[in-house]
Amino acid sequence: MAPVKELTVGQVAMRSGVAVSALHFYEGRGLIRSHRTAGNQRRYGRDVLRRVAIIRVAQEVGISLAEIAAAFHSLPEGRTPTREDWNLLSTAWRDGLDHKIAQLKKLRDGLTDCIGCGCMSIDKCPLRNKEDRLAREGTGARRLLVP
Amino acid sequence: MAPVKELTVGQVAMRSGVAVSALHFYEGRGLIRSHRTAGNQRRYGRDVLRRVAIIRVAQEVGISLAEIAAAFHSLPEGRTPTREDWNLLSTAWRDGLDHKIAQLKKLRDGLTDCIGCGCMSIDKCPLRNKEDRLAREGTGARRLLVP
DNA sequence: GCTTGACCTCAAGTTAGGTTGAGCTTGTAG
DNA sequence: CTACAAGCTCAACCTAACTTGAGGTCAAGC
Repeated sequence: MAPVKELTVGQVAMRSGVAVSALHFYEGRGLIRSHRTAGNQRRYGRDVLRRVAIIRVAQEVGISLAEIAAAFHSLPEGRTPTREDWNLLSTAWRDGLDHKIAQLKKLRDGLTDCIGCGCMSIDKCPLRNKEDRLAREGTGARRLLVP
Repeated sequence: MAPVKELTVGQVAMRSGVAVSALHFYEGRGLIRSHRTAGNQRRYGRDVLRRVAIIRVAQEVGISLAEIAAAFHSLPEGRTPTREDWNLLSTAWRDGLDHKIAQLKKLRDGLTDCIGCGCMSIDKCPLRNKEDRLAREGTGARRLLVP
């Protein structure tokens, strides 16, 4: 196989839609990796595009960089991730993602359901009850996904 | 009907599971409202519990306080929201929520799909392609929901 | 060989979303 | 009536996630 052409930071920025400074930042946080040319410039493998795409989509739905980094740690250090590698990450996230989806549906449908209770009978509201139950359990703020 | 009993800030904090300081903060941002007793203490109507519940669930899926506040602005100022009021908010959010759900599913299923491409044929990856298309359009960061 | 645009590092600034603490007031229970 | 938990305000601080700017290097075209 011909060696896959490497990308400069500017090319990655353009293709991924994130700023160069953000790519530097992600690298500092261990989310992406690069090696350097003789002249100390970053060069990226193609898999960085997938990583950045995942970072952006994940962030959009409220997953923190720390959580993304933790998930990415299941990926191999030295080589390009294989299907098994991504599969591991996928299953690691599956539950958390399903939970988020459920939350969104609850929000969407909860609002709809609230039309039925009209806030006159708030004790029946599924949203409120969920939170109130948490309160009774003495639970504070909660994070989704991996603890 | 008997007048619904009002809640102190501490009671709202306990029942909703958010800190008193956060409630003050939300009030400063116009997300919730209170009136004051003769002694300058906050008193909340019952609908504040629903608002806080919505705030928390919405935040968990990556919706900013500004966006929540914007949505809440469709709610009436002076009176307890009716079913029509919440309905308006619901329909205002519906598209954004559906989009978020789609994003999450794409992330979840995209990762699964990536098992098929194994990052060897990254040009076929639905995640990467989506971002790359954005890049070609010269698009920068994007926010969901109302602009 | 020099100019120009893309890179580099590192420090400081920014916005969101709160928390913490000081100093003072309220209200309820003994 | 007095103790003391709960409230109040306001300013300062905090983390996450970046951006901006200063000051200097690299490399491709003319």
